[in-house]
Amino acid sequence: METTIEKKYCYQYPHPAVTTDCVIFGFDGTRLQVLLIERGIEPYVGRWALPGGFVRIDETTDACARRELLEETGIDNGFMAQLQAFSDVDRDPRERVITIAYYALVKLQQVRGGDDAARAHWFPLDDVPKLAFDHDLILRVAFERLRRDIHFKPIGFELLPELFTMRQLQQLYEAILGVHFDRRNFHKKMMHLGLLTATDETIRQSPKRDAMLYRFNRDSYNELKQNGFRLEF
Amino acid sequence: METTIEKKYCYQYPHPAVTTDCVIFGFDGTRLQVLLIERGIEPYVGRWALPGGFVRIDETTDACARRELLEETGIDNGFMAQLQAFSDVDRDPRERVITIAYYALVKLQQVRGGDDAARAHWFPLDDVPKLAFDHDLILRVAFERLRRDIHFKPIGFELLPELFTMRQLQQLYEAILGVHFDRRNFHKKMMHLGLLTATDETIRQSPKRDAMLYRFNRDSYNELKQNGFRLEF
DNA sequence: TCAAAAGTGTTCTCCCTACACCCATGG
DNA sequence: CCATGGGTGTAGGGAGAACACTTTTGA
Repeated sequence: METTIEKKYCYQYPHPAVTTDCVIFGFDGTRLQVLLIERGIEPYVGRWALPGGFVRIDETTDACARRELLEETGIDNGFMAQLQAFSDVDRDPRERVITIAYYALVKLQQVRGGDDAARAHWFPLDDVPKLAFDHDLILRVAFERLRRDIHFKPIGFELLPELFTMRQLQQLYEAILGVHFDRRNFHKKMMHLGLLTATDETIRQSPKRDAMLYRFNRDSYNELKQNGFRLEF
Repeated sequence: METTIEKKYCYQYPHPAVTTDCVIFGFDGTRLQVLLIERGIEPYVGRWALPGGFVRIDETTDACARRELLEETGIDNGFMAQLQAFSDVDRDPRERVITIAYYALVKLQQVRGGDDAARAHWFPLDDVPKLAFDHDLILRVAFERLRRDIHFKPIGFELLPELFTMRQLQQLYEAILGVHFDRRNFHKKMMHLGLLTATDETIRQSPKRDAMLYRFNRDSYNELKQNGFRLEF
């Protein structure tokens, strides 16, 4: 039983295995974080890796990636987009495995521990250990993609709570783009886009003056999407 | 022999088949064109489809797509980029097939008839028949991707001959972006980027005045890539 | 009363846009 | 000599970047 594995799915030509791997980003208010899983089985046992798994024969890769996001974070309908396929012949020592990589953006406040929460851990993006397989490469591609996408879609809001301050938003953009903005110009530009609605609520982040709370306005976003807006930085 | 197909590649779990499909764009001076193949076998026999085929067990999807580009056009090292995976469960009636789609840009002058040139045909992008499988969707995604990429990379030059006129370049951009530019502003913007080198050669396109020929300057492109340039339109 | 965070306004510059003029050529 | 295509220059407007002042609050 242990040594004989039944191989009952047969094909005329060799077929690769197909997995999805998911780069899950969060934002703690200062730094971008990524969710990693400590591997419990060979290969790369004990090493950190992206959450992922084999695509079932009757599910799309999108569904597979969403299933993994749900398992690891308890989040059901968050932002998720396909990155690309990674297909190096030797990327998995067990057999030929092609992976379809995704990236997801989650609000850390909504995240609940998943099935194997003990093995899951958030790492700051600039302090990630060496990963299993080719997951270093996948993570790098995901981050570059996020940096590009943020110019076209207001996906930054997927990483913030419902209500947020202008400073939080700015720190998020600075963390993603790796630059520093003038506080006043950033405020002007954001408000000029018309994507934000100021609420009458405030919050005390520092022991100093209270900060206004803003809300993302999905309606005006849908308008903007028609015209195809671009965010210059 | 005919009815019994030997299925000798067996796995513990079901594996999908993996293919690549390639959207090959060309430019005839006026309109964008795409290369399609008339299918010779079921399913969708007689219908037009994107060039594509099964990924061999020992080649990457990139290599597979390049192999197909070479087979169909005789072009060895042209521009090619991965689009994304398409994985709908029923997208192929034979078995579960996941395809990794690519898009390529070729200079029509360099294209030679491929292995099955009789079945290959260039179609103007705005006059493409209904395609086999989900290839309509793949084609649409490829075109949207091309339209986006052209803002960041000077990939337009991959579609033009070595020497080209400013008018040709403008018509290419107009065809891709579906807009009209002012002739003089387009000229200024392009020259301002520093990507073009004016040669001392001219060409007579119309029976009127000769037009200067330009060349794409790869050196200054490499410089620009560092700073991350953006092409506004 | 002072330091630090937060809200808001002004100026300057550059780039994009709209538009006009001149040159060359063939019918 | 005129119609057409091609090369280049100029004025105006709008958006981003640089930058300063005021308000609030706790120590």
